[in-house]
Amino acid sequence: MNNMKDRVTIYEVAVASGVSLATVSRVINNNSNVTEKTRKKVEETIARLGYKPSRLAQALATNKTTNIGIVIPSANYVYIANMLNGMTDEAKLRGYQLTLFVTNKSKEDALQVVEKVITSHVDGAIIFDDELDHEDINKLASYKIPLVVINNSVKGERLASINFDYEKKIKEVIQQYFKKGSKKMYFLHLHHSGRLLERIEKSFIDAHIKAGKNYGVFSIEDSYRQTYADFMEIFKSTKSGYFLAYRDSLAAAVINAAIDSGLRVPQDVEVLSIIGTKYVSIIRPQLSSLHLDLKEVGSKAVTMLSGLFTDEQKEKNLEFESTFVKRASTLF
Amino acid sequence: MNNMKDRVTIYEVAVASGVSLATVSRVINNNSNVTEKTRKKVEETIARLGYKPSRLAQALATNKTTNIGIVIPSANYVYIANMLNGMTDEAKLRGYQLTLFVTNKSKEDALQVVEKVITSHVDGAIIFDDELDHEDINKLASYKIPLVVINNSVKGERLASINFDYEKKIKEVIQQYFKKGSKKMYFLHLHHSGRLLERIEKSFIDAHIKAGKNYGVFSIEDSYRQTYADFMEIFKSTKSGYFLAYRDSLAAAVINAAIDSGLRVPQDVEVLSIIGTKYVSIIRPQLSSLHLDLKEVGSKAVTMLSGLFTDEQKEKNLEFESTFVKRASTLF
DNA sequence: ATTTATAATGAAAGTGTTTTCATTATAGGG
DNA sequence: CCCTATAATGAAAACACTTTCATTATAAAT
Repeated sequence: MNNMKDRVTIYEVAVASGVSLATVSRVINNNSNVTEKTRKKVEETIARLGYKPSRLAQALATNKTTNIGIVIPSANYVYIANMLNGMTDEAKLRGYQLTLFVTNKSKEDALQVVEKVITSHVDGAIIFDDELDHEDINKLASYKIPLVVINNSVKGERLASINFDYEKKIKEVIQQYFKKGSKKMYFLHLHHSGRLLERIEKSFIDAHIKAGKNYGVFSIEDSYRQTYADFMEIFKSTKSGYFLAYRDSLAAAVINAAIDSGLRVPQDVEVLSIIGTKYVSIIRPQLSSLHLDLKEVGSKAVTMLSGLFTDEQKEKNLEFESTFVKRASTLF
Repeated sequence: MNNMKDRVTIYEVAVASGVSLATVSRVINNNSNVTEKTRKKVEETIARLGYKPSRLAQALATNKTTNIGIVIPSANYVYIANMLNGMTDEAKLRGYQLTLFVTNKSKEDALQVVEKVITSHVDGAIIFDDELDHEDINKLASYKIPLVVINNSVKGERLASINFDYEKKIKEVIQQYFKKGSKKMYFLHLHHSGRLLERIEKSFIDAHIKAGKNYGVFSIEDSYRQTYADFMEIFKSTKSGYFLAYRDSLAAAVINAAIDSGLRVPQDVEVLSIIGTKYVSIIRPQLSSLHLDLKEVGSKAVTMLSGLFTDEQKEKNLEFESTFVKRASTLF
């Protein structure tokens, strides 16, 4: 490899085309105050030298990095991957780079992440992580970092929020079920549960209390394998029920355990997956779920953040509506 | 919100603690050439003022960003999410940030991505994307960007590679099958297929030719829904076969279509998923697959890249061995 | 106490841009 | 053809750090 290029700087371009740094900078940034003739000349030498402006230096000079931070618990959840997908698309469209900050569901890591987001000079951040509480978010906000916060009711300057209507929708689903169904409902509480799940659980319990109905809660681990094992036990005694699971994989664990225990789905055991991903229709019987277009959420989050940059953001708060999709894992 | 902080700079810290910029810089960077007394003093005012060094300015001055670029076709594939997971963990351990570059399986986007990686001043990049060809990778390399390239045989300075042994393993699986099984084998070729898949396909065909066996190839779209629909058609005439699918979701489409067509899995239809993710055991019957620890791949990729930074990288090339895991979707 | 070696500090240049402001060139109007 | 308004250009400061090199302070050795 002998064609190793040392990064060519704006200075070299200026010299090579016999103009000043300022002029080169102007043509890079499409500033109109430059003659067509010199523009051509400069552009030609830019092409010839293979000059590419350093985004680092630009960022330092303009205080804009075109980087946005994405704070998530992990890249490994399918529903988060869906969101990321929407984000990367929209970000590409708008010329932003995405840099990832994962908290690993640990409060300690979350604090580190807050520091890193601050020192990273991102232009803004999207936060979809229950590990960050109001204090953390306010800290970020106090550094004037525009924020889009998902499923966490924080308010403030240059801070937009997106919320899912799962709580409301779960209540509706339950109330509908009370009219037609008769099984006892169980909520699958995660050991390491987040605010959203807790709010959904509260909603679940409220609906039951209000209707004077009996309900159950199982506290499980966020793992298919463990949940499957747990339910193989549970189904030795419990022979029917309507189970609300947070994720596809957990719902699938219940379904598979039920079937492997000789129970019928949905006749004996009904299962609802709250956050449905594409696996709802791959798993058999197909999973009834609350459908929400996560990709759209991701893309919308980037759009809103972009709006915060320019202050042209009108809707500071967006609620995404989920729809109940009945498939084969529930009767109604 | 009245506690809006304007970013405090190293200069203010210097003035406030009565020392020079250089000294403050030294304490930030744990340079030993500073008295315990002044260090304490400076650290105290850093804490008091809430000073955080600007990574941007540091990057410009040191020519190190602590950012590494991740080039992938999309964040939305489960196996890529798995890898990302390993990368984020290892990156956090080593103090790197990950910035995402997605090509969306488009050559045009891939060219853009190459430009962006160059101008982004990442310290290095990990490339797991068939859209980038040798030329693209050499271009990146020519800008002296250390690279870890996954499943793409490129060689060069500061360029390490990771390869999966799928080709070899598929050949073995097929040869084993010839000994015991009797079904005709079909390869599921993706319309928009990448180099890795093509190499696997070649391996599949070679094994058949060598053994003088008959085989089939179906060209499908990379979509569960479409593949399911296609196979509902196919199974009207084809009543048995051994199908090799690239992903879980595609394999599941074949299985579900087979079952919905009244065929038995694995008695009539056998299915092997090449890139197995956690869904192999959720789908029923459970999918036989080639298992590879993608998370480990991700973490190893970061480790190797980090090694390239310091030249202490010995193994420039790493082959990951997959293991055939027989589950319920195949007979052997 | 004096010299010498060494450790701690500071001044200033360097990193690659943008941007303001002053200056020079150009075009239009008389 | 000259004057003026405006457009094009350049010089230099700013962005927030690191790092080299020179200088000063400190400790060890005599």
